[in-house]
Amino acid sequence: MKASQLFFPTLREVPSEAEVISHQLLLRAGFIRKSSAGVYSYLPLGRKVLRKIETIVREEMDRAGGQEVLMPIIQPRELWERTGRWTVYGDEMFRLADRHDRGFALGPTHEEIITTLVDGEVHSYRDLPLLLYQIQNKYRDEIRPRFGLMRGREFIMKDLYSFDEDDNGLDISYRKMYAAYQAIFDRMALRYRVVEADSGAIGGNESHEFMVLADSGECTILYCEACAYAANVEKAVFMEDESAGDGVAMKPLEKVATPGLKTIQDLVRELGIPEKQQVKTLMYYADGEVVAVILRGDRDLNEIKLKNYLDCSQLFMADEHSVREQCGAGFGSLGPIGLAARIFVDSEAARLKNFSCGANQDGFHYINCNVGRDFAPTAVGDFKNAIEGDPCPDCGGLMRAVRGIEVGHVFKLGTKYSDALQAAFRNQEGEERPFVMGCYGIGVSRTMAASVEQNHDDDGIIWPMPIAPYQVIIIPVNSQKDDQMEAAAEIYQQLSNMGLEVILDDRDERAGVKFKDADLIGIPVKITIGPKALQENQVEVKKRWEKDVERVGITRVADYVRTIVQDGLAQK
RNA sequence: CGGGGUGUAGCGCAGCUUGGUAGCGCGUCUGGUUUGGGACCAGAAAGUCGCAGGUUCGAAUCCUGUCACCCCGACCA
Repeated sequence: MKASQLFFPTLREVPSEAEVISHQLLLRAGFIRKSSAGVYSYLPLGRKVLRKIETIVREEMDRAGGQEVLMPIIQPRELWERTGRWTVYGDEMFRLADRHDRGFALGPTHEEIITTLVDGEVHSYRDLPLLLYQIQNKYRDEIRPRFGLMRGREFIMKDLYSFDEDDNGLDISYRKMYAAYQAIFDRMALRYRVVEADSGAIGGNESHEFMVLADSGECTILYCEACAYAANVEKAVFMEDESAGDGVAMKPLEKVATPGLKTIQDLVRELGIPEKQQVKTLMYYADGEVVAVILRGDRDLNEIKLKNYLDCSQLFMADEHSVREQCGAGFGSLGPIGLAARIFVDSEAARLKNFSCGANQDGFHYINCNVGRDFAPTAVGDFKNAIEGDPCPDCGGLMRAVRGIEVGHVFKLGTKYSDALQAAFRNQEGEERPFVMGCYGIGVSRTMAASVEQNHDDDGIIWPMPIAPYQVIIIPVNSQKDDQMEAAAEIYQQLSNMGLEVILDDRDERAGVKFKDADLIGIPVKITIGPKALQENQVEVKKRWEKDVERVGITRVADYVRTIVQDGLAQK
């Protein structure tokens, strides 16, 4: 491709709307342009990268036994009502009506469609397992689209669905997909980590996320330094000290005046009570009911864990006004004693002896409070976030926290959708059984952004060879010198004949402009053709990820560059 | 949705407090000189100042409404 013909509008300055590096660079390098919030056009270079990612995904899905299909984006309301998700999915679903006022959704995911499709055509265990996938736009009306391609409202996703006879079959399909995902992200040279995950709105039990490690990631991951444990903070647990508080004598409950003291830190400072000897009381609305959650003073609530425990669909913090109505005191003076609401106590807080808490009266706290003696919890469970430094639940080793971008997610769905949609087959005994399903997603467009987050420097993007839009760029330093242009054209022809993807920067620009653009768009190998080296029948070869420039004889440069490209494609 | 912020030429911004002929840098176009890390000189084009009302002799500037976009929180590939 000649650069003079290639549509890649680069920007010298950073568009003010872009905050994270991948967004800035993809805009500046001319890979994407925004249409509206969270909705983008992909320009030629961006499209090429997407295709490369899609190709790797396809190859691995096919290798794992998947078959590609393409399902509708426009999906009928009726189907979503049968699984209850027309309401459950809420405002996040784009909805529309046709001229007859029939309801439709723009597909945010495809469980309903695929389950119905398979149910219609597959009736026997002999046809299982069946693994179907597609690569297609998904639509989610995110509350807040942000970070360019990282959280869009329209994005490209690969979604595969597995249909098996039983749990055993699902385990096999799940393991296949898990391995295929590792192969995919390995091939794209991403630094990632697989973590245990909460399954969220999609449903099901076992679930893992594939997290690309990057500071700009929206997820927090906890992993053990000593063993293989790693989990999304939403799901992460730690080894608690089961014997904490054992043998400590309970002291008499005492109410103390604490005028103006509202926070945990206030009590630490003014009364010298350590954080870990206090509890915090949080009031939440769970599907309309007010509930109280008790945590140790140094812990934060994990809303996902609470939501799962309560099995509710809506969970949000109560406002101060209704808290006051319920408890007789405002934030900062709440406590479990005398509360009418159901009280859920975190396991760690439940083991505390003689802790302090609010007295449900402004300006007063209790000290020497004890669970059981002073109030009866509705239930004790794990409702807290694990944090860096907590002991690993598997081995007790130290856990670390890092940020990650979720690029893949695998779920065991079980029979959630096949039950709801009555999708079933006949087993060997002639009995009707619901399909046992799994679903497996990869954010294709997000993966492109994640790769940039991990692979860039001050000058621009550094594409890994397997997903680079072009592998080589040839820069004649002076486009008006015939000898340079002829040498460039010759090398271009040789490399193209070898099947490499090459840009020839034939533009009548100064060398500096060409170098800057080449670095910005991140082409892995750069061949510079300048007067000095050319006199000695040499050209310069530079790898985007290295500092040094090599001189190579003009007759062997094509073979030399081919080796670099092949090495880049081969390495994991 | 709550909180914060921004809308002025393709991009980045100034002007707004204190109303009076719309500016700067980059980019674009023309001509010339240049040609190894975003060149120089000369000239040119390009903006209903997000939109709609209002106040005023006069509004980018003041007031009201509205839309869009960005950032921080709850969601997820």
